[in-house]
Amino acid sequence: MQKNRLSRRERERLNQRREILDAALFLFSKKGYHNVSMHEIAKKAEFAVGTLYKFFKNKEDLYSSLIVEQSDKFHNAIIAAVRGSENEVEQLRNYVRAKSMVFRDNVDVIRLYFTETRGASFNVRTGLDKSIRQRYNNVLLNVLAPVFERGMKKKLFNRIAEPYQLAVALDSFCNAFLFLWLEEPDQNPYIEDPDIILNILFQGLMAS
Amino acid sequence: MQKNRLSRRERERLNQRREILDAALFLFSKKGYHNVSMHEIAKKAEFAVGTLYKFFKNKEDLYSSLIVEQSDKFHNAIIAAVRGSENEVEQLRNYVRAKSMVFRDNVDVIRLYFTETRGASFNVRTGLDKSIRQRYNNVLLNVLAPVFERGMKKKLFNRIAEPYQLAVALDSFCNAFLFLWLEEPDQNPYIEDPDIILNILFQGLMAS
DNA sequence: ATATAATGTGACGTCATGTTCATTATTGTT
DNA sequence: AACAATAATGAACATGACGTCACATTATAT
Repeated sequence: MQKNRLSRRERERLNQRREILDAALFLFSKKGYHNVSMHEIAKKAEFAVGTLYKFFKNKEDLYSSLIVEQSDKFHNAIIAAVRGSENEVEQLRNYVRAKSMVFRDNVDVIRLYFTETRGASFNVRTGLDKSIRQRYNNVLLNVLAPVFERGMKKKLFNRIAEPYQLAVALDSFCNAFLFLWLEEPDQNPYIEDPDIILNILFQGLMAS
Repeated sequence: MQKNRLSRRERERLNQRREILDAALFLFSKKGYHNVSMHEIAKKAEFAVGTLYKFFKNKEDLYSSLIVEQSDKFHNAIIAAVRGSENEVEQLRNYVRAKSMVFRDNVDVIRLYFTETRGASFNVRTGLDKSIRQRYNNVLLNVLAPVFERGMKKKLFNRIAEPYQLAVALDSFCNAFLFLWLEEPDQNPYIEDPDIILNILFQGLMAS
């Protein structure tokens, strides 16, 4: 009886795949796609170049796999966090908290991730960026927007904009604040309390 | 008496420089830095490759010049718009309007611009991205934040967050909304009325 | 112990691209 | 018109990267 369905060999291969991806992630996030060669990745992962091609069709395939894998990890963490409460206000807090943690714990990857989702990256043709953006848009549309929607139905929230727009707005300035911290950690502290961000949404600016 | 201090020769050279940059902009914004060769730029600009090197030290210098020039153009347009009114609410509206127009009229460049300011671009070492981000941060810090500051002093605005934070917030969801339009123009209309964006800030979400 | 299959290796072919520089063309001056 | 100075040209070069494949090494089965 084995722990899972995979043979020892298969598990080993999976491990190797992981090690390659780890090495690639380290290098890509530090130097960017075009400034990292397959030889460099091979060396860092302690494999021969040829071996990489046993795992990935080519450089772009390796890169795509990396990005998609990491993105899914982030998205799932955020989705799980929101699901962790029944109360809409608390769900928003969980959202902000989860996002903050993802940023804090994956600084290097986050930089890489944003290269793909913001701005035309190197691979305009491949459509990788489109694909990732679409995946994330689903998170906003199917997870975050419904929170606003339900909150409005329950009369917890005012309908100051459409739920989807609010989802976009909240997400965007989460990113903005976290970016400040990411780029200048000394001047912009890591935000522990999600309400610091949420208050901008919760309280209106205008004096009545 | 000549129109300006420049000789005919100098003006011609400046024109040629512009034509090279225009060609480069067209290609870079469509295909990204690494997928455009100097030969390609030369051909599009109707010059020989060697000529490009009379104007720019190398490919990266050409690219930097392009980005810096365009960024300054955008920043100046936005600064001028804010200065166009005395009233703080109107200044915010002008800010949003100016930003929207910049996006609308420079779709291709904007994509390129965000590649540089968001995420680790190809040239992590060169510091171009840092430099541009810093320039823009100055706009937020010295132009937009003071609007919030003054509005608070005049009791027009509630102090729901620090002026700088509000500047970041407003800017980030301007970007977010404009990006929606930029990526999926059919599903997300171009926002003519700045208040659609500003209302999120002006009215609090929470039902009291 | 031997044979066979599976896996790993890295030198090398091929190709693309940034940059140079000897040559050619253009412009300005006497 | 002749000459000098300046500018433009593009073939050639140097570099470096991707991806292959014939061979070496390791694992498995008999």
